[in-house]
Amino acid sequence: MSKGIEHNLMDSEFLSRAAETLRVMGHPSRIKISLLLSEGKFSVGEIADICQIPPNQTCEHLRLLKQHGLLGSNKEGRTVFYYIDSPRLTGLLTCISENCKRIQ
Amino acid sequence: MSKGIEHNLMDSEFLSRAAETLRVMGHPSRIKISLLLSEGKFSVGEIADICQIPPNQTCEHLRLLKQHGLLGSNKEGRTVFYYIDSPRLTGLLTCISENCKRIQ
DNA sequence: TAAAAATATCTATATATCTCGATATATCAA
DNA sequence: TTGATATATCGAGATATATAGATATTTTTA
Repeated sequence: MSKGIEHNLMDSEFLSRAAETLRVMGHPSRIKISLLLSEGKFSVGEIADICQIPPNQTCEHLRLLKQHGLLGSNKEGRTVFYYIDSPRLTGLLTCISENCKRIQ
Repeated sequence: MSKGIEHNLMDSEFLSRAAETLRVMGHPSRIKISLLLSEGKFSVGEIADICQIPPNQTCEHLRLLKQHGLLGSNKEGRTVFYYIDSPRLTGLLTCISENCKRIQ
C-alpha cells in the first residue's frame, strides 16, 4: 500500500502543481527539447543543434525545465548533459505523442 | 486507413498546437473547470459555484477554453451549458488524473 | 414595461513570459 | 598564460496573461 499523501483531484495544491507543469511545458521549444530527451541524454550543444534553437535560449529552456523538477543534468568537463528526471514529464510526453498519432 | 494529415512529432505546426493546448490548460482554475466538465455538462453558474471562481472569471476561462476548441456550449433560455468537445482535452485530463494517483 | 437573473464583455493595472544581444564563467588546448 | 569552446546569466523591450471591478446584453418573471 502507498504511504504517500492522498491527493485529491480538486485539491488546490494539486491543481497548482499540475498547472505549473502544463504552463512550463506550454512552449514549442520546450516540448521539442523534452521529446528529444525522451530518446536519451544529450548535451546542451547537441540539443541546440538538433532542435535548432539558439544556445542561450536552449540554456534558458533547460534551466526552466530543471528548476521545475522535470530534468536533471550532469557535467563532464565543460559539457553538460541533460536528461528527463520526472515520471510526470514522461507521462505528459506520452500523452502528447498519443495525441499526435490521433487524427482529429 | 486514416486519411488525415500525417503528423510528425517534431513538426513545428504540431509543436505549436500542442504548446497552445498546454499553455491554455496551464492554469489551476481551467484545470478545475475541465475536471468538473469531464463529469458532464454544467451551466456557467454551476461551474462558478462548484469551482468557487467569480462568475466573470469563470466566463473568461470558459471563453478561452472554447476559443481554443476544447469546449462546446449550448444555450437554454438564459442559461448556457458548457461541455468538453475535444479528444485532446479528454486525453490530457486522463493524464492529469493518472498523475494525481501516482505518488511521487 | 420594469426589475431580476444569467452570462458576457470591457477597462485598467499588475505581473509574467518571450526574445535577443551582450556579457560572464568554466574548462580545455596550444 | 592565452585563446577557444561550451554553457550560463543578465538586461531591455515587446508581448501576453491574470485579476478585479464596472458595465453591457439577453432572457425571464412580476
